[in-house]
Amino acid sequence: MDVVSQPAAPGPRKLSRAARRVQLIEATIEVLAERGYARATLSDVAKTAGLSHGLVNFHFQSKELLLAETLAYLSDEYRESWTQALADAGTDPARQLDALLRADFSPQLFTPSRLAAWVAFWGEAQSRPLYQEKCGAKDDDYAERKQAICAALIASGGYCGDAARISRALRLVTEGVWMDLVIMEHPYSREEGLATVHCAAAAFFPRHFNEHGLLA
Amino acid sequence: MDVVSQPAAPGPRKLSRAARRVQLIEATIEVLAERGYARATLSDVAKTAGLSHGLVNFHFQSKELLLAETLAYLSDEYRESWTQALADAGTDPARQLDALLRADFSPQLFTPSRLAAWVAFWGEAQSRPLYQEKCGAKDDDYAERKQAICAALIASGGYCGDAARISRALRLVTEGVWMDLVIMEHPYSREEGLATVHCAAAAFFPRHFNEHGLLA
Amino acid sequence: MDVVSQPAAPGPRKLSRAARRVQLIEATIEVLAERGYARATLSDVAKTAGLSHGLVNFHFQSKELLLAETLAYLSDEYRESWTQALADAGTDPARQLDALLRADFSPQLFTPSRLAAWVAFWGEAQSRPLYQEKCGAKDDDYAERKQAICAALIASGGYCGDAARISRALRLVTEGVWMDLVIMEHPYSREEGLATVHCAAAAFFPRHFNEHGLLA
Amino acid sequence: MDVVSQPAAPGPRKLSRAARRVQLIEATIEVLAERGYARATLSDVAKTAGLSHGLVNFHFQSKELLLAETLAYLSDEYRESWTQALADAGTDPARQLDALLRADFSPQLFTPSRLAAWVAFWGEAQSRPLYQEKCGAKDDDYAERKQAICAALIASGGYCGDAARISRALRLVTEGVWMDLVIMEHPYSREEGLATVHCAAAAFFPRHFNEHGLLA
DNA sequence: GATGAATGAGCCTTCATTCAT
DNA sequence: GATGAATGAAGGCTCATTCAT
Repeated sequence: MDVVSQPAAPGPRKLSRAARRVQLIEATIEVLAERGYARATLSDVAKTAGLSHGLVNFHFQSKELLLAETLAYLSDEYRESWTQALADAGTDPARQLDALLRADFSPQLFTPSRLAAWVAFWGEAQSRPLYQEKCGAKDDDYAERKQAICAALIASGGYCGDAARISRALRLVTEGVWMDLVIMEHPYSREEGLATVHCAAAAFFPRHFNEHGLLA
Repeated sequence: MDVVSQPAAPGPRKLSRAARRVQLIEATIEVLAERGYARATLSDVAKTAGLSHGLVNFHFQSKELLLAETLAYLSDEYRESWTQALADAGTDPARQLDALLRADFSPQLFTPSRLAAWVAFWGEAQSRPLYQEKCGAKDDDYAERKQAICAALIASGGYCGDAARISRALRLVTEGVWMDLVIMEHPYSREEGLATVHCAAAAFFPRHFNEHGLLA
Repeated sequence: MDVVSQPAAPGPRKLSRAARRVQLIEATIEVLAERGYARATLSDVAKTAGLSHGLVNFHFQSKELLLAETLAYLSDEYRESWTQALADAGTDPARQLDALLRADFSPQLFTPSRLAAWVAFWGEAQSRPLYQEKCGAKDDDYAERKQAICAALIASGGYCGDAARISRALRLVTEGVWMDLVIMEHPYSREEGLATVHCAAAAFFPRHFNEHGLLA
Repeated sequence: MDVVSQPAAPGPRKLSRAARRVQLIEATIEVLAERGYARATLSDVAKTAGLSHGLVNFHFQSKELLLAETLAYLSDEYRESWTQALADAGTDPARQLDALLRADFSPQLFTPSRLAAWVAFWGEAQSRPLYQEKCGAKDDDYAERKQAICAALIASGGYCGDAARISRALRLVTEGVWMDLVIMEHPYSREEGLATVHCAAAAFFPRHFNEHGLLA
């Protein structure tokens, strides 16, 4: 993907079908970030990808489809990220929660373009059922998993509180940080964003987190 | 305003300049909610308002301006809401914070159309400096005021923690609830949303809040 | 007419029908000069006249009619000018010709706005039969009269040449000067324009004209 | 160009960029002649060219630009015409002047559509600085060159008179003939127009011209 | 596969005209 | 008479989509 993420480079004359699609999707993410959803055009995408105008409709049947697959791409990427983070986190609920929280700020996902693209899709999702599936609370699996981890932490850690609400609140803080960083004129840093999330985690689970992260 | 907010009713043949503008702005909010930012057209607005589409450009100079003024209208309305809520809340920081949190769920603001319109603007704000002013963390005054209240509560309540981060986290939970309710296929209720916010407040300020709200 | 030619002054509450019409026509001339035919709007006319938008269609039934009457107004004014000049010129053909030539540069007609309005109508006349009558060689009477005077001068002055062509050439030089002064970025002066016309007259009738005008 | 100047013929499915532009410009000239500047629309141009109206904005970015390039096209064509005529005329000033005068009536330039298009632009030039450059006395080079030739003829031919004024008068007679033929209801012929110009030339330079043209 | 010219639907905008006050 | 809000037709422009090369 490193290769295809260099948008202006025309790339080899013939690229595999899959690689071309990724190249166009990455370009779409850039365009969504730069121009917003409403003003993104296929010409922009083609220009950003360094490809011809007609090629977009060749690989994707329509603009609608290109955007849907771009969202699916982001969604898959996101799922892979937290799935992998969980897999690496062992069985301790606190570690698992920390892994989830940190995954949302991992360098691969947490790029200006990707954040902006997510926010662009959120803005449109309300009136497009097709997007809601992928956007709505990002995805149900994630929400369920996060809630289960919170429930385990509550049970094992001697906390009280509603796991669903706590889990939701933590998710919303993270999503809100993403949006802040995209929308604000003078945004705070990624680190401050992560600290804000940990600050919330520390409030819910003070014996396991402080604002710097997981306690040893 | 109740009268003019009935979109389909053409109303009297001639209305005062201000009333027509409000009528058109309310129609714009409806359209943004129904169709999203990218697909909202002036014809939609005119049809929703029960007026001719030429009138939109008569009262506002362009679509761009209509949208900008719609956002300003929402922004003013929001500011008035929390300003008034604070004014009614007395001097106790906990009461003030509760007033702010509840104001975000007040019946006047917390309507499906308004929430959806806000989310639509958030999605576009990233690429439109004009919108950022009004959207970015909704407005700086609000953020500062909320932070000051949190700081006062921390100081007077014997809490420790970073007022800026706590204040921000509470704001993001509220904004996130708004977005959830707009985007989700099967959203939770307004009450559950408010409970989620109070749940977060209770985590930060357990001696003053529980998930049902302010402690007596 | 001095009064009504102050466009921005709203004027008395009620003006005679005729005076209002003249006021609007004068405003139309201004607008044609400033914006050109293609971009002249009734709003411009109303604003320039300091009157309300709807009044224009009250006094004239349509834009088309307003423009037609504006051209008629200019045309009548022009005819009056040369008719009067001829009446004052006596019976000598050379004096009569000089009077005609000078009439085209008389202060009342030769104003930037009027020249520009004429040129604007010329540009449109080709595709509007309605205008051709008034525009085409300004008017046939004039052309015939001028030609007759040239013929008389040729006969009495011992010249040879085709009176129709000479007369036409003199008319075209004058019209051309008008257009030059309207179109050129750095136009020459009215005096230079008149001298050019006299220069042409001197070429055709060297014993009666030089470039300063009629010889004593 | 002969092929593309048949407006109604769609021609080959794909044409070179330059050829399509010329085709559209030729169509624009037709439309200006038929409908006048104020009523010329892009749809008219597209229909006349037998192409879709979207194509106009594809090759030219806007109507404004299409018109500007049409004027530039006419202007270049005109310049080429007189430049070539001069190049073929040798070094004799009288021959050169005759070449210039005749070039304005050459079959390629002197078509009803082209004359009408020129007059349409003249009418609008006053309020459009962009057009003035190309329209104002058609172009400065031409005016200077014509004046120099007149000056040479005066000096070598034993005439007296102001070269600038004589040159200008000759130019204005020609331009005026063009306008007469466009505007008049019952216009005279091309030959009569040329004779009028020669009549003027004969008046200024009687030993070199008569109304039939250059003396042997 | 790839290109870019060509198409046409849809939208924003302007503006002449109407009409209630 | 006078005003200015309201209407709706018409035109310029954008852009997703198609298709010949």
